[in-house]
Amino acid sequence: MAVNLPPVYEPEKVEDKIYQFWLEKNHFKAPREEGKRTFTIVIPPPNVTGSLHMGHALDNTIQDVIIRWRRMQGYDTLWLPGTDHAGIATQNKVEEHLASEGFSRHDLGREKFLERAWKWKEEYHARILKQLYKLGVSCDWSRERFTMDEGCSRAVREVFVSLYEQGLIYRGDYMVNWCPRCHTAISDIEVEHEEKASTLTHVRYPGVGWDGSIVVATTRPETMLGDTAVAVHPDDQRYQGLVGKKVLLPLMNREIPIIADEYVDPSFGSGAVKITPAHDPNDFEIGQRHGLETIRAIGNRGTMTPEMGKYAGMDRYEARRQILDDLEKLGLLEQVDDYIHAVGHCQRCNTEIEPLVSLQWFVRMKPLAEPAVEVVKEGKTSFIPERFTRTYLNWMENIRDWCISRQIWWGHRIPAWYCSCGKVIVSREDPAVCPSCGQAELEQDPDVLDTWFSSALWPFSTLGWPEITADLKHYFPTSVLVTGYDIISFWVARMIFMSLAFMKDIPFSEVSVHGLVRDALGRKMSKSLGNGVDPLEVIEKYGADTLRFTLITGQAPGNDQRFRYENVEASRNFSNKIWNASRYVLMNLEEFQPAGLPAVLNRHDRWILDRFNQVAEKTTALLEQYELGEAARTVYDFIWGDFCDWYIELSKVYLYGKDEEKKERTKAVLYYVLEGAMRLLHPFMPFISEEIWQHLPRSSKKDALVISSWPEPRDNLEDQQARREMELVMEVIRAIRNLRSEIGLSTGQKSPVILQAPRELLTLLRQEQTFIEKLAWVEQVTFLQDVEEKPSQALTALVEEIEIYLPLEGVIDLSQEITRLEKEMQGVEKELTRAAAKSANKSFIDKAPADVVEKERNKKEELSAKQEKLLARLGELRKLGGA
RNA sequence: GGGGCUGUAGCUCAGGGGGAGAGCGCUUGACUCACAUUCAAGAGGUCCAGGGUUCAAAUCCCUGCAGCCCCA
Repeated sequence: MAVNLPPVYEPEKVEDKIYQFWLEKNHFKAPREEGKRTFTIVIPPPNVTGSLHMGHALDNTIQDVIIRWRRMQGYDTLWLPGTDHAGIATQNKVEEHLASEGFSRHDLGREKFLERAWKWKEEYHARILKQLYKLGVSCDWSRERFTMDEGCSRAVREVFVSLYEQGLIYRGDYMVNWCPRCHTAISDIEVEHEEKASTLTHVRYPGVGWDGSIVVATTRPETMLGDTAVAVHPDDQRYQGLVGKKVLLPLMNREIPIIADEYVDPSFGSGAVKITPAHDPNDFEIGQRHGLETIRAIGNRGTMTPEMGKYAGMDRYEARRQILDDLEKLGLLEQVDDYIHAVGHCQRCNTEIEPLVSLQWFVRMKPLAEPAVEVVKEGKTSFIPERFTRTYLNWMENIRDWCISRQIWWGHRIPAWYCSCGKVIVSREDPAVCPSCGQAELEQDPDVLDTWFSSALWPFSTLGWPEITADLKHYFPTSVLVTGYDIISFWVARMIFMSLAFMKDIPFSEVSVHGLVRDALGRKMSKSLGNGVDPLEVIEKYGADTLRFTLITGQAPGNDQRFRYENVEASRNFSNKIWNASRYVLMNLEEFQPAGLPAVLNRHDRWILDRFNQVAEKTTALLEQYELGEAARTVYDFIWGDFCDWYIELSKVYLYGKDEEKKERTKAVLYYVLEGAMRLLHPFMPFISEEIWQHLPRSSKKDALVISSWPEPRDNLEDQQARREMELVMEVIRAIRNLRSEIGLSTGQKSPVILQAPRELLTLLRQEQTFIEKLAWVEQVTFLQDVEEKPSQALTALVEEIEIYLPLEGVIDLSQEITRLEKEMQGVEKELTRAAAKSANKSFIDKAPADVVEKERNKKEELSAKQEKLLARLGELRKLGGA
């Protein structure tokens, strides 16, 4: 094979080509073979709002690593891709876009607006797909879905109607979180609470028909216009006689009752609170209990309602200022204190949300939540890391009804029709006439469903449900869901209860939870901060493999990570290292035909094969535990540390030598290990590994690495003796290098070395002599038996029972060498003291496991031998006239 | 108010009941025929503090301090 690879890896020349190759060969397509063990992942569908961010890159890389690994392991693997219509988010984007052209959605009308939204969807969907291709994800594109495609929409409709029929969906006037900017209700979890410096305003409400007044405290004085009561605690002595009496609501001059309710905290403020059922969730409940009137002071646009007299039409913040002003003038403003309280903000647009009462659709959660709690408690579905189980249960066990209607246009329209006769029709098919009065003029509910309603069905709607398709039967339940901890309650929880309700089964058996990708300073990446890093930019500059490897190694399960270019460069360097190691192997593999491993192998051959075997085993075990970062590091250490730094260097001795048989042997091992390493690397760095694999001589019938088999540990590769012996040889080499650098010898300056050791070890060292010479840059190796005379003018090092001397007549500074050895001696003595004390401790010997005790004894003996040798050496040097 | 996470080398972070790890940065030397996106050597840490469990704690438990997150 003619090898003409550039010395620097150029991912841009490789990645697109390889991806096209995989697509053309259909390697990502799930085969759906009956009887074969399956492994399924459904993608957390990215929003069609914009482009992918670093969090997507991480989430999809993790999934791809798992999927590629399982595919190689021989599972019937399906990774089902798709996108989410992202109701409010997308609608906002489209509206923004329209605004830039000077339109509002109302100018366009519903139908035209939806056309624009679909166009937007097409555009961004295409962009997202391109980005996913760039990342290298191995999804089965033939099964791609969209939350608003025909099938998913049918599933949504089926679920809505079915839940309605079971009485689990209802419509009612309830307190919702209203976003005055998005102009829609949003669910509780779409509200983000933020602590803000605010004020606590104390207002005096004069009594009616009794002397005196009551002071109430509020953080939102503007809502007082909608007050319909003042509440006190029933046991509060201060207000005993007042309950049942009335006060005059200032500014509105409305008489409102004083009521008693347990909810009131007597120690807060004056112990009396104003009750605004229309604008506070707690007040709403009190209002319900006491049959209070609900008066809306603030309307849907965040302005005061027409009924609010002089304040009508004012913005809520402006009204607040005006009201404070007016109260001041009336002398009813008691005091204003600084106060910090949590203010709800819209997750989508960060506008302060307005709690208000309106007519909405809800899902009754209690009956649905109970089985969803059970399956997790029973471990049928488990979270990794385990601690996220608590997050899930905490939410599920304290669940409130889910507000699912949204006052927007982009989404699944609620399948409810209203007839003028008062009949509400909820139906799987669009009704032609009212079943009650026969009238044909029916009005469909204008609202659409919460985006998460369709996402909740994702694991089964994408597989064909409500039809019982072959895919659904074969691939459901899915194996693992990979997602960030930030959407456990939004999404994971809802998929679980929906799946239990409609599939009578869990949607996935494991949830692998990852953290957020933050910026280099640890801040959340956000548009407003402008600190986001575009994954595509990184891919263009460094390649997808590099980005993937950076994200995977930077990740510990469930923990956040920081995105830093230093780490990107480290990964880039690694891919270059891989490239060059492969270049070296390929350059030496001309006319090589793989024919298995030779029967005769050298010690270092057996060592690297043993290492490879260990690494394959460890990597597999780590992947099984979803420890992807650790797994990637294991492969990294093997390729760079063992294969490149040691084996390749050792291989040069034979490869550049004359012995043809040894040459062939070395080639076979180089090939075996590199090919295997590419397989281990493939899930993490699919492009470079495939590219290299394609250059390698073929030893399997498979035409691509992506579908080749995962390395399984093999007993016949295990070789503990080679492991032990090579480690010793490597220690000796390191020790010699160390001594050489002590006196500033460069690698070009060869030096003689004297090795003294017991006979067996001497034999080992003799066998490895040429390798020691090459790797430690020495030229004359003298072997001495124990008894022979030691060199005087020399540096000394000890590796177990091996004494290493670097003879340097005249060069060596005796007193400096003595100081160095004394320092080493101190370290040895310190360790020895500890080891000796431990070995002598009776309770340690009695209670610690035998192998630990044994290990400790060996350590002690080794150290004490070392101490003896150092002592002897020091004695000699001192006698020679040192200090 | 409830729940959770984090605190390890100058920086970013792995690890985790029995001899402190990586990458980057730093110091020194080398363009050695795969690679200077490299190679070799080195310096650098009461593993936040205190208490408990244990033969043994950086690791498990409790308390505290500091920072962060989620929920109400």
